[in-house]
Amino acid sequence: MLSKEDVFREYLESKKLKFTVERQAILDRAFANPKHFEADELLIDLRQNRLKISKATIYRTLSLLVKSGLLREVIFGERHAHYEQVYGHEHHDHLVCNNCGKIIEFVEHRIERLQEEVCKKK
Amino acid sequence: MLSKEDVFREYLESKKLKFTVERQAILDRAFANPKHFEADELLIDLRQNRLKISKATIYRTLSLLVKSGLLREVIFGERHAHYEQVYGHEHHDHLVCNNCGKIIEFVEHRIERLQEEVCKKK
DNA sequence: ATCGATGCAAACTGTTTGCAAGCGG
DNA sequence: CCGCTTGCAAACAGTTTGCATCGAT
Repeated sequence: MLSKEDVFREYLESKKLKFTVERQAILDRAFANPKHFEADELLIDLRQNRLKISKATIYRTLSLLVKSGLLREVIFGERHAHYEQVYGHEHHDHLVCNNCGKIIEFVEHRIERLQEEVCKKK
Repeated sequence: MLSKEDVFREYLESKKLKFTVERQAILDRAFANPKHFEADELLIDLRQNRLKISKATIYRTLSLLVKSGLLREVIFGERHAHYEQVYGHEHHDHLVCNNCGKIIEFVEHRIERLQEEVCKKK
């Protein structure tokens, strides 16, 4: 199976884009922690690892990671984006607490099956 | 059964707020069209009906309508809010086309049941 | 050497807020 | 009349973009 790096490299190559140290660092940190994250949190995480990458580059790279299929953008009733890993993770749903905003992930195969069914029908 | 106006009036009264002509107009137009809408679309709709209400008032009133339970805020992978009517509408899910962004609403009772089940369990 | 990539700051979009003036109960 | 409400413009947050410079192949 292809590693995350391989997938990203292939995507970049197919678009004639470059695999830079900044892109590598962002890929690494985006997958270093299993939960959801926002662009700002990733920036802080990078700083804590002594990597100074500008916000603009983070946004540009996250967008590439989404296009390559490695990350997904999810929005939880807030106005800014959260990202979550696709690579190595099953499709799932989220439960968002109306009081504290806490997010619980769950996989319910019966719901998955019905979702597929509705999608096909429409 | 209480009308939308009654529900809104009661909510406002309970919070010692006033039922102004602006709030009435926004309530009317928010329910004049059955599909989802954004704040800007509502502004245009109001202008077309010769009602000049500022954006600030629209946002402030939409927030009250959500708190009163008449509208729900939904976000479809975009960074800005869409609103949909709760009053007189069953709980449902949305299918968003990845290509054109078109939104299809559907009610699937088996999914509703499983959603309830998961919510209780967590 | 050529193009794409980066950092910076400015631009942008949707939304919120402070304030002075207006109006509903 | 008192206090909530309004409109305006400025403030905000998250994100995007233009541009000069840098760097990978």
